[in-house]
Amino acid sequence: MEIELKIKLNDKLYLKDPMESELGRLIIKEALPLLNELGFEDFTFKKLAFAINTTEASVYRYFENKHKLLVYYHAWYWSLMLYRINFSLQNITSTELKLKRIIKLLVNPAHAQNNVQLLDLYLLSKLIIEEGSKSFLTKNVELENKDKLFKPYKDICALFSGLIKAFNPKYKYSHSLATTILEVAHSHQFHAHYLPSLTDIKYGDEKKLIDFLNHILFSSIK
Amino acid sequence: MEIELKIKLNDKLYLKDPMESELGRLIIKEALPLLNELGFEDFTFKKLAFAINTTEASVYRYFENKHKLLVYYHAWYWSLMLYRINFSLQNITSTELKLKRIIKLLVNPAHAQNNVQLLDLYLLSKLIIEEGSKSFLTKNVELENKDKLFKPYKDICALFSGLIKAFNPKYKYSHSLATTILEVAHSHQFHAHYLPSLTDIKYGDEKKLIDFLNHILFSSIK
DNA sequence: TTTTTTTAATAGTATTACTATTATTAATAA
DNA sequence: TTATTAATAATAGTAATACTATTAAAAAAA
Repeated sequence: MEIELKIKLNDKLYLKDPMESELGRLIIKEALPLLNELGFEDFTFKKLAFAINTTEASVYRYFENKHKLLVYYHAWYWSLMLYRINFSLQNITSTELKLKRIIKLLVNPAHAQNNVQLLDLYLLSKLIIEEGSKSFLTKNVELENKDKLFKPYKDICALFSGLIKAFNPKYKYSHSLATTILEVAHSHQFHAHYLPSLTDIKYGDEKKLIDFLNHILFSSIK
Repeated sequence: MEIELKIKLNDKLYLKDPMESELGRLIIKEALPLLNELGFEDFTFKKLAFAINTTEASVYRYFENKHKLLVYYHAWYWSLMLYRINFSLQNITSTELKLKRIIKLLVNPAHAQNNVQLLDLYLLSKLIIEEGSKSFLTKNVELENKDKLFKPYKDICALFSGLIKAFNPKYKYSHSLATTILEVAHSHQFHAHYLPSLTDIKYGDEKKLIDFLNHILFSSIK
């Protein structure tokens, strides 16, 4: 017997659920490396269609536009992260240890189980690090937020924030600090790679980034 | 006698210096409210040209594309910020006070002197908060970084980092922490406005944001 | 087997992101 | 002052992008 992890995503992310058809799954599978290769700006549905031997119009039947496709990956990534966080927190009682575990997962999501379902987790995490914030940095934030498209990300923030509160009930900035940790975990991987003078962390030095995140977190709440 | 503050920007930001002609200055002046109104994605040179009664091709004589125009504003913003930081730090000897002053300026750049030159500082700061990170979140980061297009931002990071080192010479993460403060100063204004559940700071509550930034900074380095 | 429904391809359009060329204006030299 | 040259901007395009309406084919249901 095989157990398959299936993530159910908000149906406002797509026009037609890509998980429910062969072509849909092919789109999800092949758009990821193409997005990584070309970057969000140069990526088009036409190029994707060519890569998977279908037509542009067929891709448009699944996703309203490429922005929605990015938000889809964003939701997927953070949903998976939440699942893995919950998994990794099983049977741990120490709040401090829980917080540390989450930080480790945030920095190194591809560790342990490598490929989940049809997606390469390394590519997914790379995409979210490099393009993820474009999911909400648009004039549609408010509308898309109302449609709960960012719920997975916000759920993780809420979980983290709750643990901070549990660690130090008097702490005033639990949500802000949680978001800060989430953001910095990604932005400093980007900086380390492309704008190294902005950080002390060397590209690929996950240990040091984890140390830095633990340090700003626990300096603040202890 | 009047003293005019003129910021000299890296000439790789443009094809033809917009400050050197009437049309160029008009482009810089009117693109700012239009970018804010439409957002970066929906903004086009054609719409801008229409707004200032010229042609698309004329705009293209000044800027290679709209991305370079955004990077131009980015460089302008951080150059101006650096100037104002240096100004505001005059005659202050306490490193702690210096750091606090910078944080105040980062959160509230439009305070005190309102309109600088032909640009509305409120709109400029809003643009950089909402679209600024798109300046470097592209496949061209490395090339544009080589051309020193992000130098003003990196200079501020270096200045801040130096003050952290002065405050606590043993501190290992001065660059990372400096960048973190810079990023959070902006991102949490965005969150407060559009994704309020991600932060404890209410939109417009600059005092609280300043307090949070001071708190994570000094908890870490004290 | 026929009908209905689902799915995908064809063939478009309006807009975007540019560029080559021409016209106009301004500056300089004869 | 006029002619020449240089700087600047407008005209008129093109290729690519971001879609959509319609038709065709395949699958499912009656």
